Amino acid sequence: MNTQSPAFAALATSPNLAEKVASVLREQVVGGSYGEASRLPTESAMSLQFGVSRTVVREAVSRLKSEGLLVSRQGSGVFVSSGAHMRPLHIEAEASRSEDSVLQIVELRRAIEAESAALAAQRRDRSDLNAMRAALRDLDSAVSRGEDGVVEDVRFHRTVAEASRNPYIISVLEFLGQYLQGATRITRANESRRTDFAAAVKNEHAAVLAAISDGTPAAARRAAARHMDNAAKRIRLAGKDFWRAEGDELARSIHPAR
Amino acid sequence: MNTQSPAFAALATSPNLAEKVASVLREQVVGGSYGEASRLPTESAMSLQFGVSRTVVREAVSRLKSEGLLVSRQGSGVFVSSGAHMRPLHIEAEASRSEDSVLQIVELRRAIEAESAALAAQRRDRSDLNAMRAALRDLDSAVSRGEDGVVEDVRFHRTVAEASRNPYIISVLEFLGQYLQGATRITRANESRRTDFAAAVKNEHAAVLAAISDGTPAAARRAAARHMDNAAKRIRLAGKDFWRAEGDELARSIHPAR
DNA sequence: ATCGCCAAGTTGTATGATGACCTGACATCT
DNA sequence: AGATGTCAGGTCATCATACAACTTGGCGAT
Repeated sequence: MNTQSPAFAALATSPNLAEKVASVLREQVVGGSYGEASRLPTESAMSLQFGVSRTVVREAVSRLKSEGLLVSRQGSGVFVSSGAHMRPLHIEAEASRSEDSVLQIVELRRAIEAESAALAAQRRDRSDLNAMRAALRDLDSAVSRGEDGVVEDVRFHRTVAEASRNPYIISVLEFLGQYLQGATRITRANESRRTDFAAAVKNEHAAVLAAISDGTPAAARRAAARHMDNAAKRIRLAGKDFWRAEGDELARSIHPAR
Repeated sequence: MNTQSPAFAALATSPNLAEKVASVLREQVVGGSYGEASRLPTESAMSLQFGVSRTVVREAVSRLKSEGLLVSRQGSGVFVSSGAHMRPLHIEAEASRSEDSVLQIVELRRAIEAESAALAAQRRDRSDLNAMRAALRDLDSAVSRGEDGVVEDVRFHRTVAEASRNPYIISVLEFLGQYLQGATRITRANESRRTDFAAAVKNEHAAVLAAISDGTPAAARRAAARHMDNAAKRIRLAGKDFWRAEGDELARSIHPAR
């Protein structure tokens, strides 16, 4: 089902030449066959060397360019990028499908959310606080309208991350959030039935905001960590009858009318 | 929702056509203009729509395929991948070139290292502790041999991460490590001249190991956080006369014999 | 009704051509 | 001699066309 691991697909039985060539080039580049910032053979040369058309070579090079491994300068040639050894972080989409994986991701997220909140308590300004308060207000009214409030919840956490003034924290939290959307939706849906859960979440959010507003990093860190701990508990509780039927659920949500 | 105007903006400014078309398609795909698992227009149709040749469209689609957003089936069409909304995390290589960026990454790493150490204190077994002790012992002897001990240093931190039993923490720390290699090399090189620094690092490592060995998560978290804080200070000190000449320095340190 | 097969449509690959741009060599000027 | 201008060749960027490989749906024979 999972056809999106480029490296694997190529080595085994890839249906297309471009990916094969891209793999070989990737190996050579990260393996250091060409040296940093050195020039690769011309497209025509590689076309001959690999026994494929220039079209295929160009597609392969194009992929490696978008991965940041290569840069091409018109009229000059194709060069190994200065940051060629930097590999992107990739977490399989399957991770969001199993409760264990989700809980492990929450564990990681807890660390970063806590730090983020602590930094936010030191660095926030008035507009940050306004944005956080607005997010929580919108979350409240969304809940009272009977919606799950996932969007507003995410927005609150994002405003906190932005107040940390650390772009890498923002990026990583956003990245991890991708894999928690399912879990967030589930727990928030659960909260619409369990009013005690909803109240707990509201209190936890308020505690985080209060600590950030007060400018007390240690309290903010504790509040955020507790929020994540409780989120993990809620996932465990909500998940009891979710992770089993998740396959069907997901299939229906993808192909609603078939 | 409004994928049109930002799409055009991207089309206007980017350097090459393939990347422009790729950004527009990316926006549309992640923005949900096509719906999950639905088919895109044919390459010829997009070629007309964008006013570029089919070659360019193919290069753009090829990039998005390698990013996992699209899958193409010969004879059938190009489809939105099932995990299309999962975007990889990518930090520009430039990040490892500026002191500010490195310090921000250290800030993020501090949060994760602290959590990692705390979890390790709860979950480590005998072989984990042996690996950590071996790494520190090797680090010692490397230092006494006059080497910088970067490899051993990294190995120690990796053994701690592995003892956390959380694969995502391991991955993310490894990922962030890529951007800190330069800084690590510099600070460790500095320590070969500043014996007080070397002693401090040794003490900090020992404190982390002791807390993990004792099974005291709170102490482990504090020790790891302090280690990272001090690492940031050492980077700032070592960096005073480094980040300026960094271009040459880095080039030499990567290719010592050229 | 089932099976086989074909035709249209689509992606994959190849090829040739043209434009834009860079690089190095050479000629020219100061 | 050194700086500057010019040119030719090489290289990537893009385009257009053609054909091969494959999928899909429908049509007809059984």
